[in-house]
Amino acid sequence: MILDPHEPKRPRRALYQEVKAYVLDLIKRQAWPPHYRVPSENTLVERLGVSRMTVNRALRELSHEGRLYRVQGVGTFVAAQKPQAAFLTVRSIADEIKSRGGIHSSEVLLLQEEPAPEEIAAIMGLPEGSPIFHAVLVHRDRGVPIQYAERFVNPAVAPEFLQQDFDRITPSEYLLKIAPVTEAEHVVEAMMPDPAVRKRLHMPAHEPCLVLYRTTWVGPAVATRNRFVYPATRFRIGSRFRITADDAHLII
Amino acid sequence: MILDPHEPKRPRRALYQEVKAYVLDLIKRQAWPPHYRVPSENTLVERLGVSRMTVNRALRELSHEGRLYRVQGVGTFVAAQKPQAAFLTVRSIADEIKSRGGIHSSEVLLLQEEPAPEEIAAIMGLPEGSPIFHAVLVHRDRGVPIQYAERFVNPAVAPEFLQQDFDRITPSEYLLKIAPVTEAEHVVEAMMPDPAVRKRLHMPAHEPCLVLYRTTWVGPAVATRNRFVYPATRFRIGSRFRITADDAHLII
DNA sequence: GAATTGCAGTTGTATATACAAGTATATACA
DNA sequence: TGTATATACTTGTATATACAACTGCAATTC
Repeated sequence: MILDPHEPKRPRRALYQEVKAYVLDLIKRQAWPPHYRVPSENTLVERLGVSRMTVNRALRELSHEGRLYRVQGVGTFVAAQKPQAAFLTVRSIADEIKSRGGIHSSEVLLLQEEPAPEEIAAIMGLPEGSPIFHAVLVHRDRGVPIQYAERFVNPAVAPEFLQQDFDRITPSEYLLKIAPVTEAEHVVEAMMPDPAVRKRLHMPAHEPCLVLYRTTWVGPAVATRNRFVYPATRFRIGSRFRITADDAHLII
Repeated sequence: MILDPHEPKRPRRALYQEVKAYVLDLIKRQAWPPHYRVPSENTLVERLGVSRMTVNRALRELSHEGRLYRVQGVGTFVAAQKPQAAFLTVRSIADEIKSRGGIHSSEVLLLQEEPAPEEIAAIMGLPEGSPIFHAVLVHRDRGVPIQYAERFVNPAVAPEFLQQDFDRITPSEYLLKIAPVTEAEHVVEAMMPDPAVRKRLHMPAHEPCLVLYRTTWVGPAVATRNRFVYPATRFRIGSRFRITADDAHLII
């Protein structure tokens, strides 16, 4: 049979998964475009050498997942392209700057392992003073400072954090890539910056800044605790998202 | 068998659907609380008089739907109550204040129909000067001003807006109730308040405030354009939400 | 006491078989 | 021509059977 006959008795991937992958691959490669009529279950049985129930399960699940639609008595068809990301989109500051037509650069002001300060340890549920990664960066657009980012990272989640080259990839981008964040909390406030930050952001006196606190979770564990400071006159924090019937929504 | 033996050959509801309903009912009635160990497939086979594959399909689908979780070799369990709204939750400022233990009151500073200012008309896609509802309120917690809210409402979406009693229900709550918002955009910035707002919010000089702009859509039409001003030292804007595999997410 | 093994019970997957039910087309018939 | 019927093919569901894989615990062994 086509789906590799020499697998162990319980294949690493179940047969119905193989069938799903087979179908998804053809969809992705556009060999089967939207509304294309997928071969019937019996055809796939012959072609792939598995039983009809296995094909049925694969197609049924793909139908539940919105990749196919099925009409009893007629056939199975490739579903139209599903809307891209349903809700908000993660954008790194670098992407954001680029999309606004800017030129992004960043400077690493600090990158080290250190004992967790009391507040951070409490948030992360770690013993006070246990090692934690601490990074501070300034992001610029054409050399003009746009964001001051201070970040504490739980080493359990990103053990190789310190070895990264943050001139090539921002910490946000790296963490997004390696850690499947499952939850996030944001708090925004306005304040007058402390002198150190004010200097880094090249801000005049008496001008307010925006502070965005972000905590992320990977499963039950707190992965990062961040503090982003923006000069108010140069940057706004925006988001736009769709609202569906089931999922309620938004902010204050 | 328990699931009604006298059905026609192809029951209106498939047998596996009946099994799903049977399980869901017990979960809903709390007879099977969260983490309760559901009877094994074989037990349900005896109890319900259907084949194991049918029970298996029912439990498998419920597991996909997040109502159960299954551990191979161990058993099937009732999933913990799923967090209420999957993403952000709409909270009116009133609810927010109450949930923080405060006492909410509000004062209507302005409530009238007026010609749309140029900026608002452009945003809403209306001719300049066409009639629009304009409301300004101050929300207080124990008499202390917390939010200054200025709101423009598209009359096509909420024609009876002016007739509402905004001492009983806030404009946000009213609009949430009558208009099925499908999309929302938020922009946050920090700024020094203008004198009129500063006075209303009882803010000292040289203290920054948070400004949240919110635009909502009902289908293709812009429903409202709002500007909320918060005294920075008294209020933070927060949100927390979950992130799933398919749906990408969030903010900057 | 510690480590290993075996076993019972559970879920996970795969197959063959059967029939029900929906749809489209061809055919027969008036 | 128009209508009814047959039919072939499709998906949908249900069952019995079999074995794989995982877990927890008891029994055994060292």
